[in-house]
Amino acid sequence: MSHNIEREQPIIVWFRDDFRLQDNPAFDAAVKTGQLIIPVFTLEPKNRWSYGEASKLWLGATLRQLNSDLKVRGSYLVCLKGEPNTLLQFLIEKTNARSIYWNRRYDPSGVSVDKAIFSNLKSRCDIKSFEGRLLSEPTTLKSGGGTPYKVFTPFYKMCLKVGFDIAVSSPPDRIMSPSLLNLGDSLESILPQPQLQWQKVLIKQWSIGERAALKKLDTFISGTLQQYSEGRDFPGRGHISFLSPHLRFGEISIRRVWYEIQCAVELAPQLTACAEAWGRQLFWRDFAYSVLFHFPYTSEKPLRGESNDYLWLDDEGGFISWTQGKTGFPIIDAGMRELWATGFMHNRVRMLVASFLCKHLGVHWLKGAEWFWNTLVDADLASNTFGWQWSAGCGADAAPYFRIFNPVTQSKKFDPEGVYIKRWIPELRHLTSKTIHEPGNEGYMQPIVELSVGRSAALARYARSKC
DNA sequence: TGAAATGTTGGGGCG
DNA sequence: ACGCCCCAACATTTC
Repeated sequence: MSHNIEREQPIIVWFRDDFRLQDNPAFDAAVKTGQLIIPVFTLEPKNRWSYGEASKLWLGATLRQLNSDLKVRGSYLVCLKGEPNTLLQFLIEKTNARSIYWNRRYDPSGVSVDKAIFSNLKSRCDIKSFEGRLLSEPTTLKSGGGTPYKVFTPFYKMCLKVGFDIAVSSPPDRIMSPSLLNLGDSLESILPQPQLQWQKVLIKQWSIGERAALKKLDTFISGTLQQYSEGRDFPGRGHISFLSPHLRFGEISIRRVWYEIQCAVELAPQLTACAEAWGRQLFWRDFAYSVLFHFPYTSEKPLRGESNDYLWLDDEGGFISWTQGKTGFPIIDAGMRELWATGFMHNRVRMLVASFLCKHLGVHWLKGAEWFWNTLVDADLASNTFGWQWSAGCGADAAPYFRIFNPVTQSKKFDPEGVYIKRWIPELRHLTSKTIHEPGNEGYMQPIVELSVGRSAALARYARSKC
């Protein structure tokens, strides 16, 4: 029967940071054809921004979950290590596949790999790419002048004006795949289970995978969302979604997130303000992707070229203290310890520690970006690059002045009772909310820099770089 | 999605 | 009762 012959030409669905079976355009499209499906993951060779250490832990866990979600539906995940170009070619030959479906990616290395594969294999098979990662589409969205956006608000407004499809799909009960292929490597061999103590401690704090992500979204929207506008800037309160790692690995679709917000607001109009505030944050992620896609050099160099000659210091000792959460500034140290212990840091505190490293210590933003890259479970090249350049003052939507956060002032403002500080710095738990924000408390390490000295030195370097 | 300097105001202490 | 000073609490300006 011709039907069988068609089914013997399966579709490869290549999963790349979209590790979900629901609201996954490439996977949905493949299912819809009725053909056999070969779900594939490739661990690509190390490059400048391949998965960081903490991300790798999450990656292993989410792939195990995806594989088990596939297995209960009669399928399985083929895991391969190496050059995807070679691996996909090998798979095509072995399986007689005639199609490859994937969701687009937008980072410089991913884009160039995908381009090469497309031109290499397009004559031999049908390659289809889908939009599954963002709310907006960087390849088409341009400002009025036809140039990519560099300022958030007009970008945001245009996104809302253009709009986007919200297709909500649920995964099929059965996924038809070729009988077990015995191709590739075992997941355990390419991404082993956590061995080291810090890995175990870190990963134990998270529920990983698509089901956990959907549940977390539900819990947030039906509970914490109503406190978001008020509470989002207070790291001690936890009035945030904690969805970032799930979004980074595509365990949940951003469009599903958007859809659920709209539903919630329809049912409970009093949530409108909070929903808008949170939705706006989601578009910062889109904006970061747009900037990285249109200015791929920004993962290494400032978006704004005039900052190239800024004089960074080589304060290795200061950098080490910063990474260890031993700067002597409670709010900074609390943030860095949260990061080390959990692979996460509240966004307000990310801004503070980044400003402190780049401004008060004068350390290059790339050093900070690399540290975050290896320690954050939500490390995402677009957001990480964007955030660090924003903090360093050389990125998109930078302030018209040289912004230097005062860690003590900010601490008093956003952690008034010292709840966050006490959570991560047990040594300071006996202090009152009056004194806890200050450096130099008895029994705590001396500050590694005098704020006013670091500040004026940063301003002086800034002034010199401008003339 | 600042901070610090500067300006303004208003209440309380006090002669 | 009044003016004067001090200073905290805001508000505005500048970088």
